[in-house]
Amino acid sequence: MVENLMRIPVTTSAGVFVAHYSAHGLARLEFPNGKAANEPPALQEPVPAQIQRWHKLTREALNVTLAGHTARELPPMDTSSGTPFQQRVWEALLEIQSGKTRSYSQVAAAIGQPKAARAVGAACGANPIPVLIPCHRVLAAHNRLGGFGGGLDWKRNLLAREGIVLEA
DNA sequence: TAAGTGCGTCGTT
DNA sequence: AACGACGCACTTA
Repeated sequence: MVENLMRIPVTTSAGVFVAHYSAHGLARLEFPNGKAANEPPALQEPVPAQIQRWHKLTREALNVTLAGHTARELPPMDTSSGTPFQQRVWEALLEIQSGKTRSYSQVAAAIGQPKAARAVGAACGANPIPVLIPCHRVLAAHNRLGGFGGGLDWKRNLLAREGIVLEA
């Protein structure tokens, strides 16, 4: 299913993300590169109308989420890169509302495998569409931060934007 | 509180 | 067989 991915920048209040689209939808979202400017997506190529529509949804959903609110509509997401288990986890993550959190073990229980907390953590780490698939809302037990592929600073930042404060 | 050890558990490589 | 964005039960400062 790995088709040509089209890369398009998304300007947000948190920097410029880069969205990757496959023929089935948003397939990947990269955090702002930090590196000086932004990635140089080939804007020369004409962007198919369908992808333009998806991208508009991505941009809006991303900005709304980053503002600490729940997006009304998400772009279609192509999660075919994941294993069946990972896809089940990502699906469960979509049910965590903005401003709420769950522990890795709670997510594990939610997919019917209460002992798979650690595997859930690995699946979160493999999440190709952070922010929109809110892996940042998954914490370790006792409201501890846990890990984050994009760096813990991002996790703290995203949680703060949703008004979530972690007790020391 | 904080930090460290050990072990059970489970999906992925 | 080895390795983790885990969790729990411990010790030890």
